[in-house]
Amino acid sequence: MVTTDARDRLIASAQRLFASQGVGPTSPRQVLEVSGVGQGSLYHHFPTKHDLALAAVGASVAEALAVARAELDDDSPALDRVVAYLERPRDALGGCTIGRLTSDQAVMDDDDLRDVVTAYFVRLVGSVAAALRETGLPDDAARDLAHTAVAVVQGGYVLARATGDPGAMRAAVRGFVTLLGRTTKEDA
Amino acid sequence: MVTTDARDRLIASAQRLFASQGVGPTSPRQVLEVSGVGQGSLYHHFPTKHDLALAAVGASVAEALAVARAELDDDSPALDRVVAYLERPRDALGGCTIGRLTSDQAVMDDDDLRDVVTAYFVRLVGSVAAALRETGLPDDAARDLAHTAVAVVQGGYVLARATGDPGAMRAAVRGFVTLLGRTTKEDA
DNA sequence: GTCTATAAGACGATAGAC
DNA sequence: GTCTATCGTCTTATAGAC
Repeated sequence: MVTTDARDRLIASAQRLFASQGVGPTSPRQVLEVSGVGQGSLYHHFPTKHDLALAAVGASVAEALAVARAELDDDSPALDRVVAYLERPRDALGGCTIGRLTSDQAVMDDDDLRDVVTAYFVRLVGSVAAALRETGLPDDAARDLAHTAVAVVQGGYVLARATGDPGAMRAAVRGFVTLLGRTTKEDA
Repeated sequence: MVTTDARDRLIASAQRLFASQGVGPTSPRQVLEVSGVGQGSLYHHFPTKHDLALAAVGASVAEALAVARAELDDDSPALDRVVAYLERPRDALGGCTIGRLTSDQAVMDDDDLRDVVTAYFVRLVGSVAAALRETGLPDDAARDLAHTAVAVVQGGYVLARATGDPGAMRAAVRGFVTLLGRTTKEDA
């Protein structure tokens, strides 16, 4: 691409605003102010706020899933990949770009947006579960533990934001990884 | 109290609306419609939305903390109390009344409201950590694991809401409790 | 495709009668 | 203490010139 056109700038601006203040509280007006495009251009590319939100949330989900899969699907030992996913440095005080959408009423009330969020978490948990099965865990246990791993990260964001302390997320992950390491060692 | 006066009805209505759609998206207008009081009465008791939010959020936090402490501070074995906290039946699809406030911009931008949310989680994690120390865990490990336990519950809410499946939260808790039980057994 | 101008209604908050 | 009426601003969205 040779130019960053109005459409791309609108999506990028919406993604940033959604990440920092949520979808509901973000007005189309703010998006066009930040992006620098005119009023009419926004409504030319995205007739309603729904259309803009779908494009921006879809882009954010695709990016987040690509990052997670790069960690979870490579060729290092399976447990190492899960631990790498858990311990990846995160903007704990900013919250999860996708996870925060689950308490954004504007998202949950919109069938299309909610489906995008659902797909993200179903795939994320699926990737973690696949890695855990490689370690020799039975299917049921791998599935449960994959839910736990993703929940620890999401809950870590909540704790960090609530207390204003990024260390709260690291503590939650540390507690889980320690338990995980112990169990795996005794199985070996 | 012999009567349920306007003030109490306003707080109760605000609590219900905040729980279902968040603080930011709830308008004072909605609160007075649901509560049945008049426009002027609301602004007589609560001059600004901030005042109403502080009263309602404060009440919700006090209730939630009382419930958690009833489980975590009784006289049964310490690990049983932590497991009881983890496994308590929850409205998984509704989300945590308090946890959801951490991604509510109207709350996080208000120093007083944010402090109330902070205090809730600091005390909750503190109560879980105290119970875990009773099991003989060193202070550091107890603190980390308390963060993990609370994160599993909060993340469980996120997963359940995201996937539309209350079973997602139960899976996350089950995975964690299984690890916890194993570790404790081998320590005994 | 992009712009300015503006519509119709909800927002938080206030005024002033009762 | 409670009411109705209203203010000024912001919202999502549309109209119509260029």
